[in-house]
Order: sequence, then C-alpha cells, then structure tokens
Amino acid sequence: MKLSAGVEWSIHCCVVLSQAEQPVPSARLAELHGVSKAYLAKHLHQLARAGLILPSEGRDGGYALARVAGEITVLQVVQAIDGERPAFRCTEIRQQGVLAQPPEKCLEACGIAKVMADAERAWRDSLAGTTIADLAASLDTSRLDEVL
Amino acid sequence: MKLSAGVEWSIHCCVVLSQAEQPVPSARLAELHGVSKAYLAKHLHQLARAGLILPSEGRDGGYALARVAGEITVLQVVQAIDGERPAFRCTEIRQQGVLAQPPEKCLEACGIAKVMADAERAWRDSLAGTTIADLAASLDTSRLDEVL
DNA sequence: GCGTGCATACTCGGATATAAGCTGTCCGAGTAGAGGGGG
DNA sequence: CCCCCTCTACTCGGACAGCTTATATCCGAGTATGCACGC
Repeated sequence: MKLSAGVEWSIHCCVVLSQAEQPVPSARLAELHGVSKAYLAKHLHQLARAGLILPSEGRDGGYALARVAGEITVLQVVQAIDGERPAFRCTEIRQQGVLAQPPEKCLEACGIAKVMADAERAWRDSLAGTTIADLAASLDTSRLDEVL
Repeated sequence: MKLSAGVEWSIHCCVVLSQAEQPVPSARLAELHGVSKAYLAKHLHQLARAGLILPSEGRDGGYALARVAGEITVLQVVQAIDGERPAFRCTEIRQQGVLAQPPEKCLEACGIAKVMADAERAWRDSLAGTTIADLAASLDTSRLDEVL
C-alpha cells in the first residue's frame, strides 16, 4: 500500500494557495516546492476536476482555491489525487473454490471486508478532521508573503 | 492507494488454518479458495517469515498457525503481506524549492506528515482490534469440517 | 517380530517472466491581456 | 482622447515514454513417511 507522492505535493500547494490573493500558475507552484512542473500540473488538473481549485487561463492565469481553506479537508485532497476507491477490494473468494458458500448466504458483506472497510473509514474520518486552514496555521507561512 | 490482493487471500487462509487440527499444504489452501497455487505459496511464505504460521516439510506437511487464533490480529497479517512501511512518506519538500525552510525550523515533523501519520495510526488501531478468532466466529465455518 | 535403511512422493523456498500503475515529460488548443491603429 | 482589433505570450489540458511494484509461474532443494529387507 503506497500513497502517491502527488498527494504530498497537492496538499502543500493547497496550503500555498490558501495564502495567495492572486491565481498562481502551476509552473510557479512547482518551483516554489522544487518539483517537476509537468507532473505537478497533472495533479493540479485532478484537483481542478474534483472542484477543489479553480483554473484561470490566459496571461496572469493560474490556480486558486475554489472555497475558503477552512472548507477543504485533507481527505478531499487525498481522494482527488488517489481516487475514492477503497484500498481493499473484496473479490468474493468465499464464493469460489472447494468451500464456496452459496449465494443466499452471501447477501451480507464478508466479515473480512467489513473489518477492512471499518479501518478505512477510521482513516478517512481522521483525514476529514483536518482542513487546509488548520495546516496553514500550523505551518510557517511567513515567507509566503515575499514570493507571492 | 491499493492493497495487495494477497492480503485477502492470507486472511482467509488464516481463518481456515484456525479451524484445522493438522497442517494444511499451500496447494490445498489454494484450491479451497480457488486461487493460484504458486502465488498463494509466496504469500504464505511471507506469513511464515513474519512468524504468524509455521511450515512443516515433507509428506503430510503444510502450514499451521504459530499461535492461537485469538492472538493473531488482522493488522499483523496485513503488515506481513503489505509491509510495515507507512503509505505516506514525507519527502521533506518544505526544505526544497524557492520557499525552502532552514533545517533548524524542521526539527519537528512536518504538519502534513503528522496528519497522515495520525490517520494511518487510526487505520492500524482499527485493524488491530480484530483477531482471526473473531473472524472465524463471524464467518460460517461449518463446511470446513468436511474438507479438512 | 523388530529394527534399520532406502526409495519415494510430497512439501516449502527462491529465481524467473508478465502486466499494471505510478512517475516524469512533451507538445498542442485556447484565452486573457497588452499594444497599436483608427475614428 | 477613446474604442476596437490584432497579436502575442502565457495558461491549462491531454497524449506519450520510463521505471518501480504487484501479479503469476516454474523448477529445484530438503524432508517425513511408508515399505522392504535383514537380523
């Protein structure tokens, strides 16, 4: 189980955008963090598709937060980049092989799938408890005013 | 973020092994669940390396649980297959690029890394709250006596 | 009848191909802004 | 002096390679069992 590195980049970018008054181009965000420009652009595009940030084209264009930072949770950013599909996917092997259960006994979800789903729910709940505004408050944003 | 399918196989196998009195060969476990024999053997080997199951060689050999089912948690199985490395790895991009922070300000962990670590801790705690014995009690193990 | 040795068949374990997804890069379509020209 | 047009430069967006990881498979080393033989 590995989370895309783009998640880290995206969260950092959202924190920066929360402090910006004007749209920030993807290339600028890339050099601010020292990462690949084109690859970061890919992730920012995903954030835009998810409705978290708003793109503006043309000269002086760039990205801006679609909502106030306090209404964007870390979970939303993670799911925008990583997708909303659960990490554990039950393949219903209880219905396969020699000891296959009949379908009428499989109306309810598999006990194993339940445990994994509960764990992922705990994970999501934890991520949903922090917003970009919370991160901006904890991180040092003093230098942002110089460069934005 | 995607969890290996071997995790699901391994948990099912542990539940079966908890009901078995004799060692069960990997090939038998594979046909019980209708999965690839050789690939399952790879995962069972990982479980053995983690100390969760004990292999016995030679004729009538196979795998048996190393401890009673109540002392094997789902988390241990997941970590044995998927590894113990966290899904999110902070690459310290706060120290890179134009707005790089000086090292003396990075003695503490990054706020983003903290949030992700907390979420993963909640995920692990949830998985650690269920044992193989709990799963065996919830799943229907009536047909196991016939085939073991 | 009992102990010993051997052959055998079965087990696990590691080394080897194949496919998928993440990582990284490039170029093209579209647009907001600036500048120049005309009224 | 003001308005309009064009041109440009800059933006995002999607299409294209490289690489690590997961998936699937095969064959070889090692061993407990069962049988046959000898005592």
